[in-house]
Amino acid sequence: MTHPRVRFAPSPTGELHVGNARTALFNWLFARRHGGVFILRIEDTDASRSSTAHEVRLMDGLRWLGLGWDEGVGEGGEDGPYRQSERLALYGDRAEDLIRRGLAYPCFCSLHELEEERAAQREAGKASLYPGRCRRIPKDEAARRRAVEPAAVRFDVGAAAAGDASIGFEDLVHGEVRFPVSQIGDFVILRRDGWPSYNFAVVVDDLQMRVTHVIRGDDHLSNTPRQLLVGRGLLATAPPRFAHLPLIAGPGGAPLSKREGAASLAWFREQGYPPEALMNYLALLGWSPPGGQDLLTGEELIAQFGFDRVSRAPAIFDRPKLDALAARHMARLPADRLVELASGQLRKAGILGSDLPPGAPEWIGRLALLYADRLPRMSDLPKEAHALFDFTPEKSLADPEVRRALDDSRSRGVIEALSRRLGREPLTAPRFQALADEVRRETGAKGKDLYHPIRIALTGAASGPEMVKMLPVIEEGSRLPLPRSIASCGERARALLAATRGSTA
RNA sequence: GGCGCUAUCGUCUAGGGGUCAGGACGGAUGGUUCUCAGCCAUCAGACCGGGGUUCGAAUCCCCGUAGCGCUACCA
Repeated sequence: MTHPRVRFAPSPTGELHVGNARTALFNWLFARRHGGVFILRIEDTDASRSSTAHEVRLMDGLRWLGLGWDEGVGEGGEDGPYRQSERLALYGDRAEDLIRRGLAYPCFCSLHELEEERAAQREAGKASLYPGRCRRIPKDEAARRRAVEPAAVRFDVGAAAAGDASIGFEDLVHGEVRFPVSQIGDFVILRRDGWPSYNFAVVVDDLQMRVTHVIRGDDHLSNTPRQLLVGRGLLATAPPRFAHLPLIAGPGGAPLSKREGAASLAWFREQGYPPEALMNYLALLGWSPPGGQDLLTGEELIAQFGFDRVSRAPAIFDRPKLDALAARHMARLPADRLVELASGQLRKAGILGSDLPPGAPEWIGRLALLYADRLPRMSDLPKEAHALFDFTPEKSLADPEVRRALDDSRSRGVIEALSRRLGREPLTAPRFQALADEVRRETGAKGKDLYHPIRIALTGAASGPEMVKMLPVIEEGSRLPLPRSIASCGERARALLAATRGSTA
């Protein structure tokens, strides 16, 4: 394949949806795989629903996912402008060409009239198609009327089909697909207000931008014959190849609703998911790698991507699977990325302020690393690491397991022995191991009997990361000037013992 | 209504005339580390229904059913 040109062409009418993101991803993968060009075009011909705010968010979302584009809005390129609202003159010119060549005609029918006809046809059990009334108006009369009457422009499907009974094409995913021409009515290419309709603008643009492969959702499969016909009318020498991707559905197979917050990419970003995890998971929705492994980096996806392994059946977006993948990505993230993700979420949780004290980034990195392998998203960090941030004797004592440990004389002995040894000196990993060893010799407790009381006393929880890793992080944190200070291990043990003194045997 | 696309474990999927129908997530069980997680091992779990073609169909064809899409002067 020599330098394919592909495009992602969203409408800026809402957040970047996971379905659209997946379409963008497949375009990007294909372009990168084959050394091609990835174009971003904005289809804002529905002026009432489009907004530049959405456009900006769309582009942010793509960049966050790691999908950079080579040409298009924000990047420029020789085939621009890349916003359809800035290309109106081009569509107008092309439409006039078609009228001149007898492949399109002005239509004066009222919307009301059309509506009624559609209803009647449907009632009669027929396909609802434009009956072609205005097609029969003589050209000169049509031109006269057009000067004084508002008119849309319709495409003359029959003229473009030139006798063909059906339009077929070889889809890269579906194989041969064929539609009867009789099912396609003359559709509007230029609306009354002069703006182009989707099925027209797409073809004009893809042609002018020299797009070689149209990669989009299955919802456009039925539009393809219309666009192929327009392409013929526009005298395109070779139509692009098409690849229609299976749609992404929500739970139960229903369309992924925009109302579900999780349907927008922005939500995953806010939740602190690593973008590489989203990219990985999205790629697996409708495609499978030849090797069968599912944890893949962007580079690996690029190297392995191809339409031969794209499925035709719709895929259901499954959060648990994404989360499993995300946790594995999280565990492999370089330290600086971990710090970046974690800082944002800790700030949101009020644990960090807007500027970090010296040494904090390193500390956050070590903290995040404690939990990275179990977290699909960093927004879970404050909750997961509550042992660090939320320690009070009262809270610990509210846990029956903590109570039990303190009521048990052996466990209490362990905690007291440790407490006596916890002084000013920073508790590093080797020092903790040495102390644990001393406590073991003094109390005779070992293994679970030794570590469990310590864990419970110092973290207030029955489970968590390995203590030899976690306790030094607690200690370091206790010396950092944070908005909510963290109690040191010594303070923890002493406070807990003090709170229960006298109440236990 | 018309036209089109699709149909393998709960989910993502591999396979595509003869396979013990494979893997991953999730579930269950056991092992391991102070705990959880993780890791390792084991187990349960699927070819939408009906016809046809064939020695043989999950695989090819037809019909049905279901889901989804298009059928807009939305994209």
